[in-house]
Amino acid sequence: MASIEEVAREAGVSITTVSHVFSEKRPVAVATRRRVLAVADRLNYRPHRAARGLATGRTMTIGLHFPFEGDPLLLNPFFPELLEGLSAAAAEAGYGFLLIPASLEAKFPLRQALNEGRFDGVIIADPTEDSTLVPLLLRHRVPLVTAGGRYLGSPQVPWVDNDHRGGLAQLMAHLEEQGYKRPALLSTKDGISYARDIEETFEKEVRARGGEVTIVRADDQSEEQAFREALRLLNQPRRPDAIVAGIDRQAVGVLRAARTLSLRVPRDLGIASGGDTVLARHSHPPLTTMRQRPRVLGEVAVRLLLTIVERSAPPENRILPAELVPRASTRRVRSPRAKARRPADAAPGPQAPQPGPGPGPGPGRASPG
Amino acid sequence: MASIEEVAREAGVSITTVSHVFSEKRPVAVATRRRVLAVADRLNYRPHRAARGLATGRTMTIGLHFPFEGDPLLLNPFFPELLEGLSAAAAEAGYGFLLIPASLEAKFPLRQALNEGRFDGVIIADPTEDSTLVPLLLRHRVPLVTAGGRYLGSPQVPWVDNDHRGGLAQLMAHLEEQGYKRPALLSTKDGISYARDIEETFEKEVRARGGEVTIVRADDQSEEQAFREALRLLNQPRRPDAIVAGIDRQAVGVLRAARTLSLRVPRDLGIASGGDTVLARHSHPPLTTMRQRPRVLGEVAVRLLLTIVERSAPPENRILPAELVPRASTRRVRSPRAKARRPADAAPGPQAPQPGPGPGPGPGRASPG
DNA sequence: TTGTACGCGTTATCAA
DNA sequence: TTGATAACGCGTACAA
Repeated sequence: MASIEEVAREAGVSITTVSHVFSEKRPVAVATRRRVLAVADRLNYRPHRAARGLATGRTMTIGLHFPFEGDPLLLNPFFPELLEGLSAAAAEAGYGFLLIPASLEAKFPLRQALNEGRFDGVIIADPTEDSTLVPLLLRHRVPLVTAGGRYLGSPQVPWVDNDHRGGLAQLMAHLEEQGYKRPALLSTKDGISYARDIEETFEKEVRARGGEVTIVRADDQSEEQAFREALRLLNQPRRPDAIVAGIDRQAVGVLRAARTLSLRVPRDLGIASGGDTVLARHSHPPLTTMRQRPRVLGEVAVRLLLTIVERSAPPENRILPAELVPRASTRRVRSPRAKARRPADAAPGPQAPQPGPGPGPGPGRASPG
Repeated sequence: MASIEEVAREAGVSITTVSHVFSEKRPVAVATRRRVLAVADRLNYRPHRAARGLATGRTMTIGLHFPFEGDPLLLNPFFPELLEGLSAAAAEAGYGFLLIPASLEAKFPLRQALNEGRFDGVIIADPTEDSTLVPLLLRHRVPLVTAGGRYLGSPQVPWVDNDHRGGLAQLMAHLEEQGYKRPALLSTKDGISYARDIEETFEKEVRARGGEVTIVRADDQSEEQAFREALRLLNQPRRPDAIVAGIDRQAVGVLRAARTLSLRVPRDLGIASGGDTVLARHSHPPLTTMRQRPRVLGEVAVRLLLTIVERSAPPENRILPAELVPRASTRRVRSPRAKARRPADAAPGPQAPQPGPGPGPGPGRASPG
């Protein structure tokens, strides 16, 4: 494994120049830069993590916090993919990870870790409004980015999130197109920004169509709670003809409620949800969802955090485009383009072609705050 | 944050001595050691990760590999807890981690990472027999420990695992006690050591009781496959009166098959499984399981890996005691000790008192290989 | 636009 | 049983 010194020698420059080629902290002549990069590439050079950390005072470690553990973690299955995105981007930049356990009061000596500066920055997934970690980190001036949600307690925490509002707007248009007249929203009581986003958007979209706004909030994201709330909704005199659930696990509960009441999906009841996980793809019928891209989310979050850490860049939020994946659970109008041979709606419909495995379209930008 | 030099000065010794107090690489007089530790504690000193890495040539980073992704990851929900254990133990020792993605062929430049020595060691969860990563790591002489399973392709890979054989033996005794006469085993075709363990133990235990050995293997760990296999089993002329599933998700499928055939659980059919996750606890009725302790598993795996990395210790395997958690799905003989007020079998029975949150009993040892 | 030289905090070698 | 000192690889203040 080559060191900066070998690269400098081979390229006929000083290590300072090599350093600056990589850090971009001062201008380097184009020719010199090219030469250095060529040599570095040939020698397979990459800056040594520990050496960099020692020189800069950084630990080259990012803290990771998922504010849920055990069961709830399973209820929100986009976690593993998010983690892969985070890890890939961190590795790319020469950083490693540590987990900050969900229960801060556990044996993990968080305050000590902070005082020791054991992480250069922290990424928090799906922050809740009552998070105790966020204020603590703010107080210690630890660089911080939330991913998959915004911290509602303070506008100054930079975030990366999916465009849930745009996604739900697409979904509502789709429902209208499919002839659904009285959609209801099944949200949750968790203090997360996602719930606020979809509730506000739902209300706006329904009002825009002159409809009546029906929103119920389950205690948690479980299938059980969703089942109960859905039963209640569907037993009303003027029952909804479509239910939008926040999380696809909830939609599974709604589906069960429909079966219990002998309602046919999608004919008597349309069902859609957010979070395009295995649950949505493998249910019967498969569920229309708003796709989230946890892997991309993770990558973008790490890059944002590192620009703040390494460049002291001003906090800037990122919003990723949403994508509707229509499936059988809401498709009751025959599309002329829907050809026969596709395996029973397991694949996304023609309105949302399956994208390749790549990171997809680049993130857009939103104004801070 | 104090450095080694301050500690040395305060304690009136050289930094060399302080270093050795912490690394334990050479003997230090008891009095000296005590003094150094006292000062270090007072100054809140901890060795600096990057500095250590620079001096030793280590990266202070552990690679983590879960050989499944997306859906299968959700099917095996002990993942998050394992991760927490791994992270906690790594943090304790001053290490961070990076994920090695499940699909090695993806953009992650693994070979390069190995050549650069980007990790000091790797932990692989649930290795399959056809793993391509394990041979690659062995070739590169990267220290390696498998957790939650053994690599069947080579005996020289050290492992940490639950005592599945002991656990299943307990379970079989429990089934006998509950009057089940014809248990069947629902295993999987995955090339994992767990499947081999339970199949061999099941066979042995059934034979010891003079029974007939019935084992079926599902293609994967899904509920669907388990449902199908269970239906087939239960439609046989001499159907089993108990089904032991490898994974509790499979047991959920078996439960559904029982409902489909109007078999009462536990009366007509006993159902038990391995992996005490939320699925087992929340099903109806709750499932008897062999509890695994992913968090402890993770901690032990990291410690084992680090002794190999830091001390070049000989590989030594660790086996964690198994624990049976009897629940309603197999309890058809009234236990005189089972008092009334407990909430419908949601808690473990009296034969397996709920242990505290601590790491539990220390790991036992097994001979290598 | 580029280079020199020092420091970051620790471990390892050698000496006492 | 302990200490002095030279690496480890990089970033950067200062100099040219």
